Amino acid sequence: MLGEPIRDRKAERHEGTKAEILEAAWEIARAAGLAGLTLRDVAHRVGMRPPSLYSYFASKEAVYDAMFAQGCREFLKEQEEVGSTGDTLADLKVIARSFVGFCTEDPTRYQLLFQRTIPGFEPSAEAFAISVKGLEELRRMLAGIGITGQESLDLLTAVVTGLTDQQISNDPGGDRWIRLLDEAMEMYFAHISKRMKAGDGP
Amino acid sequence: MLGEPIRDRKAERHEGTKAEILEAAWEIARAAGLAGLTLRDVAHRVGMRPPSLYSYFASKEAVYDAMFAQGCREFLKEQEEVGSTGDTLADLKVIARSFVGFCTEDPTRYQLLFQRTIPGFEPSAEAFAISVKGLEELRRMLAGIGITGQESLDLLTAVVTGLTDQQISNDPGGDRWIRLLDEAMEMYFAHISKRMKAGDGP
DNA sequence: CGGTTCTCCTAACATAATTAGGAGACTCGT
DNA sequence: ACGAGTCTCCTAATTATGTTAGGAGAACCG
Repeated sequence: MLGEPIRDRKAERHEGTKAEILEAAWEIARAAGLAGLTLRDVAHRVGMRPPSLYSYFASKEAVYDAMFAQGCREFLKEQEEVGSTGDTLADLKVIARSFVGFCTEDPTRYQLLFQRTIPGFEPSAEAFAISVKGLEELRRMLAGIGITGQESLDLLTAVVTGLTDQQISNDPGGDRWIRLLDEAMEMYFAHISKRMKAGDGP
Repeated sequence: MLGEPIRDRKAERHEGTKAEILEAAWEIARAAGLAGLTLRDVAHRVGMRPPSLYSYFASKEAVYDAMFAQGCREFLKEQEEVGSTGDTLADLKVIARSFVGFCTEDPTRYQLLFQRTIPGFEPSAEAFAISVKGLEELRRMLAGIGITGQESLDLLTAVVTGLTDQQISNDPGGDRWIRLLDEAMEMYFAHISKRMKAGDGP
């Protein structure tokens, strides 16, 4: 007589516990390294025994996959918050700084999203789609400031991820490489400007 | 009455078996991924049971360490084979191409030497020393063609490893990024040339 | 030939992922 | 309030892997 319930309390609780497990997994991965994550530790942190986690995630890989998807969503959100001034070089610096900032603020997340180092982990099609969406947004933004063409984009990708990678690998928490970011963007901008001019020539 | 034997056949055989195990480990790592290496598989390939490997290596980490040291020696050798013409830009391209070639010809070795992705692996002091020697040689070569200064070297490192990383991660076996190497070196060279000129000014 | 060393083995243990199956708590319609 | 169904979490057991302990047999050496 009361009709359909508005909320599914059971499902809500289930999702809540899932989120709790995911958060615990992040904490442990940040402390023990992405590959050092164990279900035993995750279970202990949320007050369960390891097999109980299987009610929430089908496997350890599914936990990685959920972390991957969550990281991708955060990346997408970060991209959407970057504005644009119309000055190509200035915008380029802002975009690059946003990317590097996102990566260095959580190296574990960076490792999961952009380095493929977990033994057999391949993101599920669903999670991968979110990832592609984030990169597409980035590409769109760069196109918006005049940076198009596969080669130009590839070169930019290499420079920015190169700086990021060196920073995280060899000076975590420091700024030895990221302080070169503006300079690197000036170098890159000068280069593609020259190339576009040459392309316009006879 | 016969004096000291010239050769220690036992030690030679022991070293030979060690080398054989190491080679088997490389093959398995290349096929199953660096993290997918198991002593079980290594033992099986050399016709032993897993515990027998412990007569040759103290642990799985020791196997990784020996692989690391071997890779570093190969790197050092590669560095020593690079010549110099006196033309800074041309030499820069040769050095960079040599480095990227070394990395892409064996991505597993690259992962072990330049990306730190094995759970708890830290190279031993002895292996690390070989690694430092190789990087020192590289630095010396770059100094020889006029590239000095921490920031210039760091920027170059970022650009070259960035291209290498993208190549290996996103287009293994292809040339999507490494074909941009000469262009990237021109970009970098133009940049540091300009900077040095500016530094000379008022 | 006898003792030493070397090589490899089996047995056993710890940790970790995973599966099977069950006990108790919660939910919902009646 | 009660009973069926579901949900949550548990214990027990299996498998894979790294590792240690200890021993049997072959190789070597005087």
